Amino acid sequence: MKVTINDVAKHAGVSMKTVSRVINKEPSVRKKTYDLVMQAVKELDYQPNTAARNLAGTSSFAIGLVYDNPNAYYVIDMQNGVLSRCKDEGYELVIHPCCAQDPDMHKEIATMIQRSRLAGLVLTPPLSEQQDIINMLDELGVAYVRLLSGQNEAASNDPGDAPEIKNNNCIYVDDYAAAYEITVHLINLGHKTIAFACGDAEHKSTTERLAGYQQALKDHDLSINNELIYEGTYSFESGVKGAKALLKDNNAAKITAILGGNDEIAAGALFASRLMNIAIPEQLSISGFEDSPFSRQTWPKLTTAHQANSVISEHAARLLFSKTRGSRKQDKDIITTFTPTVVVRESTGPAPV
Amino acid sequence: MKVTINDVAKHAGVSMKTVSRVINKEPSVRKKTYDLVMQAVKELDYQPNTAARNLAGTSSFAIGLVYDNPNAYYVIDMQNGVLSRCKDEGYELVIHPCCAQDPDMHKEIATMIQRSRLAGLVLTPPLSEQQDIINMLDELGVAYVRLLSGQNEAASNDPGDAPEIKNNNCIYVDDYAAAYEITVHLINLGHKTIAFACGDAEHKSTTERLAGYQQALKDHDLSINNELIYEGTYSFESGVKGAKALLKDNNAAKITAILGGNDEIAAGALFASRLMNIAIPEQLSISGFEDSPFSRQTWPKLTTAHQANSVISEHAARLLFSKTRGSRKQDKDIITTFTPTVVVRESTGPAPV
DNA sequence: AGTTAAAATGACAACGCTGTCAAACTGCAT
DNA sequence: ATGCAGTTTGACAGCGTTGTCATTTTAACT
Repeated sequence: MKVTINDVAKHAGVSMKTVSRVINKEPSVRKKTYDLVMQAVKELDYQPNTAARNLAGTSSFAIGLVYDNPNAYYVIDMQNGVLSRCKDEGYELVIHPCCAQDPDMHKEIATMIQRSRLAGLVLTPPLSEQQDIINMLDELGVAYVRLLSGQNEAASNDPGDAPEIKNNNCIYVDDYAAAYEITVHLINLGHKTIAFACGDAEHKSTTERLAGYQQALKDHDLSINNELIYEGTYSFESGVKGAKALLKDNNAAKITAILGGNDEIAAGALFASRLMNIAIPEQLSISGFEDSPFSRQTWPKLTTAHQANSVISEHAARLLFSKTRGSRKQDKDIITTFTPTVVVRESTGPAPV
Repeated sequence: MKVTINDVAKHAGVSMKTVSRVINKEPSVRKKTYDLVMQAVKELDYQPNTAARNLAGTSSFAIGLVYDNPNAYYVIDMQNGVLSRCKDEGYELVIHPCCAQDPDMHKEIATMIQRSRLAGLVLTPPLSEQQDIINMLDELGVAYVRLLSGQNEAASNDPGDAPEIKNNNCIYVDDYAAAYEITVHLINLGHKTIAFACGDAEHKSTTERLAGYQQALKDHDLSINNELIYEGTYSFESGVKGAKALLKDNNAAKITAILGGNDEIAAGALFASRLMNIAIPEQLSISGFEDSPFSRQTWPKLTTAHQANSVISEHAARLLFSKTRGSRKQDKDIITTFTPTVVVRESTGPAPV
């Protein structure tokens, strides 16, 4: 029933080590030997034992995905992207939802890494922004990839320095550019008083999106009014509250569009508008951010910035694998900066006259 | 840096095996020795090596969660429930999204089990209903728990037989009862022509929910009309289509309420009604099923049947752990049948006169 | 105190693989 | 042929636990 590497070795008439080499795609195995072993593997239906490989090897065949995000769609996309890569590489994925607030977070993660001897880690925001975690990871010498909001700064400065040394373990999502774009979309529709309902202040994505929004206004000679900025969290409830607060003295401010920090906020704003009998998009345009599935399930469907999370996370995993084991893969086809694109649906329209 | 069981043994002045016993909470360790070892563990900050435990032991310290479900909320809840249990038990979770359609599904799962030497498996619908997978699992002798739609049939028949032998590895969600209840809710509101938009026909939950709905009608002397039943899938789009189809000849049928197979279908129906300018709930009541977060984010908020997925999956894991290793835990506090409860929100109201 | 069963502990060999390093090949220039 | 560097292969010792079984200690009796 249970086939070991030894059985395969005997069957193929080679040593265990050679079988091991084939399994691990190590170089310096003659083609003929390779085929011989592969056939034996197939004939015996050999399944390498993960535990034994993990124990004998220098690191295990597992990577971790750490997140603290209430958005189920986001998390699932992240998981699936990483998972698809893991499947290809024959790795396992250890998922680790956690609470960024927890002061002992880095310890908890360290424990997980040591217990499972993880080969690497994918960090999603906001964990990817926490210095204590990064420090711990560096100390431990574990490979990791960070998903970050922003642009790759390494690209521009110090071109003399070996560029592959700096920030070579980050994947960027250019929220700034995306927010800029979506704001321009609104401006082009004739909107002049555009509000912004922020997500959690601690998240870098919030400041990036806000900055993009503000720059767009500036570039189009529209004034930046702090009263048009609502500071909230990335939640539906916050969207409801924010919209209510922003639209309270509507007559004074004449807000004709609200840019939500994410889709949930936008959905909340949509909900609030309905309570206040405001027609969308005739009287008010609302846009989201992220393009989670439910942005297509609201009424009207949300204009938003599409972010291919599963693709992004797949590239994160790809980047991570390029750093583990011997893997001398070229990083060539790894995209490290993603810019969400505007998806126009029904929640935005021409500014009312 | 790296502390092994041997270090702990020396530090505590006992043998490795004794430390191992303490770690694994095996009985027959004197309290005094136990404390001694635990202190050494703490002082040295010892982390048992998962790979070594997996290799040396008869099964690994990992269980699997297998699912094929497009609903991110559902999956996340399932993961979190199982995960919380895993944390307590010191197990790892291997998640395995897959495609139920795939004819080689059971082989793929078998491979996963053997590679990781999983201690057990939690199966969610519809995988939990597939006989080929169950057979494979039985053959392999792996512990598993199935999440099923329906009621525990073992409870009633053959009370003479040892009851713990039959169906002792299933957790039931009584969709029938829940659908009955929610239909009664509608009937009590005065609705007489209630439609039902089904989910995927292959899922047991669909037939259970449909049966509950029909029984409720019967018990209240309302006729069962097949034209009021739309056969679709568990998706938003299907909800849209279903509602359109059902309401097409509205005058003839006089449908005043639609029961959605799940929240997504209900949200779709909501969307369609808006397209057709039908006021909810004044002209038409719509109810969902499952109480996923977005049932609170629609307009109006959905009346639905609340299903505590994370609690359910936690109990599934609990049940699974009661079957693994030596664990002589009592099953006493494990609930094996859950009945979703009706949550009345704004999408249902009195039938129009 | 003396006997005996039961409980607690320890010695040691697996578990199935990979890292290390030495041995055996290969091809190519002498 | 002969030597030499480079490539391919193999022998063997771990990796850090747990299972088995033997041994020691404890408790519970005469």
